[in-house]
Amino acid sequence: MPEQNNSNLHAMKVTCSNCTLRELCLPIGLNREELSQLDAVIRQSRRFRRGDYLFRSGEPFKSLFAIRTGFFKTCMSSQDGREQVTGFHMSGELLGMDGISANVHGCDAIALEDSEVCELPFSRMQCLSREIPSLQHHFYRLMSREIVRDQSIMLLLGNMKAEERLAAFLLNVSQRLATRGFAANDFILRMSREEIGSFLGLKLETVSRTLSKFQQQGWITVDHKHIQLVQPEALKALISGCTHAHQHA
Amino acid sequence: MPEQNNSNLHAMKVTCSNCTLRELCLPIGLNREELSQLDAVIRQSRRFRRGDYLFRSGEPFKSLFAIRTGFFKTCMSSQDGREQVTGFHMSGELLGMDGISANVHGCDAIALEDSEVCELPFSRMQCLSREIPSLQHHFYRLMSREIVRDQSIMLLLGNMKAEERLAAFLLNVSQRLATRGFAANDFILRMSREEIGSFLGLKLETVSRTLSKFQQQGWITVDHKHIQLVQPEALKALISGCTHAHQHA
DNA sequence: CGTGTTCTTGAGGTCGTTCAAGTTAGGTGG
DNA sequence: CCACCTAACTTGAACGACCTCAAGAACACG
Repeated sequence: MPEQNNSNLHAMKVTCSNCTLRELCLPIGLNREELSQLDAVIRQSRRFRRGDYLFRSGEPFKSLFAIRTGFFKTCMSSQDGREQVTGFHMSGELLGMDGISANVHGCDAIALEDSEVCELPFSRMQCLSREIPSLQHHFYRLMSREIVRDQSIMLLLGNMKAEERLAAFLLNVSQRLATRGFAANDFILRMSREEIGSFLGLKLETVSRTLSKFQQQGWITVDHKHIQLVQPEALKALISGCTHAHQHA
Repeated sequence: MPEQNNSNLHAMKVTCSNCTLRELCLPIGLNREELSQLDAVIRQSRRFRRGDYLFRSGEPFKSLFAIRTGFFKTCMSSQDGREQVTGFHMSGELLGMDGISANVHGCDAIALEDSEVCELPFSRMQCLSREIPSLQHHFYRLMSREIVRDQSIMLLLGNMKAEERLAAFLLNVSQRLATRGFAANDFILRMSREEIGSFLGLKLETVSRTLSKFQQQGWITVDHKHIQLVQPEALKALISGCTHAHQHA
């Protein structure tokens, strides 16, 4: 089994200035000069295979990572060893922001499919963001967005029932895929039932049962990891109109 | 009922340079010059009575707020109106960071006791942080810390049982009070059972029952809002040694 | 001293978990 | 190609943790 040498792939010229994810990942309105400054700081994309660690909890924090292509999960584990998936991450998203506070990564980031990632050395980005105000603001916004995201997950974990959690999850995936130009109502889940459960604070059996229930209702079709949203409105109603659903169920 | 005019209090000169919370709230190692720049930007402290809103979800975001004295809760509500307490906040902590992403406050912040707050106009802080690198880094660190905090709450909500949640909560409060020079094992809770429950994803009855259980075990004493941690180690064991506790319970 | 709010405690019900068995998909080697 | 194997998933049944509903107690406030 010879080791593959994809030197032609690694030589591929990847820069921010020609990156298709610019709108997702960078502030709008950077000029040529500023873009080339960025290109100088950002390390060309690295490839990861399914199962590879992008970083591990406890490793020294040096860089943020922007996902160019692929799919990641982040996991935290508590003192006593219990693990929890804290997020699923798609192209254009930034990983590692939790490492800034203690200069140590606070979670594991693991590729759920073959992926490509740009490395943003944090201290150099910090310097650059002093020169480019819109970049500084963009970073604050990204971190703030992460806070908002985490808090809405807290709301989900604290208040919602299993069906509502799953509905919210499916709609969230759907919406993020749509943002990236993929089909909103027909997609392949990249993660296992167990990982979904861990993320949603449920057991894998409950995830499975609930997906089956949705299918029986005719709201979705489930074929292993292939999901189709047949009646996304029904899922939305589950979340926003819980009081209703609760009454007549 | 005449309106009190505490002009002497309001006239009190409150500046970062003479603030006792400097270590909690500001980066270390600022020089005189930099401190006076800060003082120029930060609005003198404002007072809030128990129940007052510091800001409301949906209001335009303009400033971050640093708690000088007092105690706040932050609440989010979902589309359908369900509320959840997303955090309790003590002196030296910064509120409003979730508003940066969308320029709109994403939660309510409500005083749980009479409090005093400094206002940090965000855009001016942004400018200042460009001139003072350690300030910029400090803000990144604070936001990162908030992300870490939120994720550990996600872990709590996703994985832990009622007893473990409550134990973690009590130890967290205790530790933060200790940081501020208060007694770690003898304190008054500022929030109701319902608010604790909302924060921990439990009903108020469960909070009450679990506190009683802890008291029966001799781990704590509960007298309404007055809590004493008699055996904090027992609570710690509950969290870190759950596998153990689980086996012999 | 009465009123309303917060808290405690009990009893019964529900949702999600646990445990267990069975199914399917994908990979490996004969 | 098929038999085999493992991992991931599905489904059922019983249990348990937490919730719901309800009543009573303790306290705060006027």
